[in-house]
Amino acid sequence: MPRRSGDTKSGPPRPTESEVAILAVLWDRGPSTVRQVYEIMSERQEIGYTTVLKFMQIMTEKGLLKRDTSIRPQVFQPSESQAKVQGDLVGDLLDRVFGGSTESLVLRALAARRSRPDELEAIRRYLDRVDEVES
Amino acid sequence: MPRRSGDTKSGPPRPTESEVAILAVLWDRGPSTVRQVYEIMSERQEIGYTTVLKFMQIMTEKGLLKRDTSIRPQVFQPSESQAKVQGDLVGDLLDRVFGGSTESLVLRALAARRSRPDELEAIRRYLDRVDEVES
DNA sequence: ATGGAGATACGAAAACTTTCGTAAAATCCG
DNA sequence: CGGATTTTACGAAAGTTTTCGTATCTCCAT
Repeated sequence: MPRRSGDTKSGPPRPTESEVAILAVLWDRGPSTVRQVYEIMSERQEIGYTTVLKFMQIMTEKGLLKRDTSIRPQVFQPSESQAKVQGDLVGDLLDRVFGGSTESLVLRALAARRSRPDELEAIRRYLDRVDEVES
Repeated sequence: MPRRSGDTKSGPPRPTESEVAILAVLWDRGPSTVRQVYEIMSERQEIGYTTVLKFMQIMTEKGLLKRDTSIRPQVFQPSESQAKVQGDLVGDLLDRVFGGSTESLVLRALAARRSRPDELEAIRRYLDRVDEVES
């Protein structure tokens, strides 16, 4: 029985690394054709058009993307929200790499890059909101 | 040209998912023999002893682990610190999934799991320290 | 209508990861 | 010592992901 690690819950499977790269483009651009995704991706990495196409076809089969086949170059879009996918992936990292400790993950993230003061401020405000809700 | 994604900088490559699982055991237990790692891992998942052994051999080749061959069951340990590996992995996720925005990663992480008040407090204190350093 | 350009489907090779069987080497113990 | 047990090395199969060639289909410009 083949089994992925984060594969208990229902819904589409966790996207692979390449699949995430495609989702990132769609999150950025909104619904797009294969060619549009290809144009963006080929700026950053050498990749063939049919490779991108194949990925998007596989992702559609897996339920990661939806497509509108009624129009001519077909238009693809993510079937789950960016927030959902980001949450799944960060939750996965949390469990596998940080032993479930949100604190250590957040501290590492803050240490990994220098954040702007306004970002830090936004995080503070979020912490305050969490406190209110929990109290 | 075969190429991993996070493969610009030097040092050992980014560990695969199974390799991370082994690192997690070593982080938890400290330097260990194959059998010790196997005992822990087989509690959580069905896996063969030689499978664990093979992983640890591959990881040693890749530079992810060091081993002491002078003693009899050989003892393995991570060659890089937990903090380093965690930082690399969270930085990788940050770039690939959050467009480099630490803020959105942190907010998603906080939303993904309910944290205890003392964890939130620790994060606040960290934010304060960052502010001091930057001012 | 038709020929060519772009779009789509399909299959399979290549690359990478995971798994373990088998056998050789080392160690232990009676 | 000598057999049993554990450890280590090795190779390869199985599973998964990535890559692209080739063939077919669709559309539109002439």
